[in-house]
Amino acid sequence: MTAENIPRATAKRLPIYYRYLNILHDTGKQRISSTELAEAVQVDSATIRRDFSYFGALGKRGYGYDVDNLLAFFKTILNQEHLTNVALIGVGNLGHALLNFNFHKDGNLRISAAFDTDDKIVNTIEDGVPVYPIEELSHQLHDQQIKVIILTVPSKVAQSIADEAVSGGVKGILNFTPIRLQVPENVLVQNVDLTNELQTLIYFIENFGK
Amino acid sequence: MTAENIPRATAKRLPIYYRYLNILHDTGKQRISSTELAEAVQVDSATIRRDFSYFGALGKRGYGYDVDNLLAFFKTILNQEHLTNVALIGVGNLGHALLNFNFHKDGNLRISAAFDTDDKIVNTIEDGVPVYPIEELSHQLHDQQIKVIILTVPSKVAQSIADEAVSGGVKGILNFTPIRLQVPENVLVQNVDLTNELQTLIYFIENFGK
DNA sequence: ATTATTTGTAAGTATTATTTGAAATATATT
DNA sequence: AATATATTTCAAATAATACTTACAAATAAT
Repeated sequence: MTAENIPRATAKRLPIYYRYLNILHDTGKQRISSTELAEAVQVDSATIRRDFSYFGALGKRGYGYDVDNLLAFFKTILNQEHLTNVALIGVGNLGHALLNFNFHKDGNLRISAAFDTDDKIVNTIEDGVPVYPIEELSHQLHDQQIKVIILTVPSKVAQSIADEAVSGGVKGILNFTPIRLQVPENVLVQNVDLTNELQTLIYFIENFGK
Repeated sequence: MTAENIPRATAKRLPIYYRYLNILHDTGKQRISSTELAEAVQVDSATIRRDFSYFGALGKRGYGYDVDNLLAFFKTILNQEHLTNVALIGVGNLGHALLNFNFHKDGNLRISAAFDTDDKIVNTIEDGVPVYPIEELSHQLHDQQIKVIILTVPSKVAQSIADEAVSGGVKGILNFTPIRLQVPENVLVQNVDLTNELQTLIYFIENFGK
């Protein structure tokens, strides 16, 4: 059912919808129209209807969408009924910040293991997460069945650590390093390149701002 | 010259090219072909040539692109000859990590001011950056001519602080909160939504991974 | 002079977004 | 109750955007 053939662009919007539906649910709202939703999540209402309709007819004409129904549906689609464990590799400044980041709040995610080379933190608990020595990476990922990692290591070692993670069975990498990682084609990399984001922003402001 | 009509998708790739050109320059490489570049930045070589050609004929047939020429060109395009100051609002965990983040390394960017409500850090220097009380936000942004902010505040106050920043003359916001900010149409928001990225990654792994 | 390389761009394909209107439902009116 | 009007989804058609393929033209290397 969770179609193979929904557009990439749609898939990327699903978590946004999901989050806002949770908020609606919490405020006790029963129903929502695509127009209302559009304003909140800033996606055109027609795009929303198109997106939803890839999964069948979820709404009622003249009524809108039932919040709880929709929420339950997305919960399944986005695998939110069960907890997904991810690992964080590289407990530096950014790594620490992410350990504290409350992924669990509106996604059923949690960082269940961290890895680093620093003897001062290896084999301790940092922000509630056990830190393993990097040597155990591949082995631990395999044991703990972790399929997704957050990569916050120095650029120089990014590729070699990614390689090791992949050999440990990882299928997805949230990559905070500026390196464009080379991975097998069944592994997905999502780049979060902060310098890049800022430069793009500035470029658009300089060239398209009036 | 810096065309109005280049595709959005192209503009987003410019910083990626720029960064890699810097690396090439540092290693002393004189020339580069689109094919070689393609492998490094993981963008199809034809796409690269197409992207470059929006800015004129930057390469030489049978030769490739001169690294230094190209670098100088992109430096202008991306406004990297002069330093761009940005402000960071919300010096929590993530905020601190970003203050330490070396934007300056491969972008000519720096965080020159930070804002927070916490009396313990207000009017001190954190990680080399002065922290101002949030009350001075609009006024300081205006005085320091800061056009871009990084927003790392709690969700509840995100919109109101964004409003204030906009009234202080801000034109671009790198938004780390999950809130979809409402801003005037001449203001650009770039969302960095970490929960979102992770959920999307997991969605793709679950549904498209073999 | 010949061959190999490499750009630049046109044409074709694919993906994504927008517009439009019919069908279904809800709400208001008589 | 019955009818009319407004709302809203869903799907099809269209438009816009982005990517890929292919190759002629230019240059470099031999």
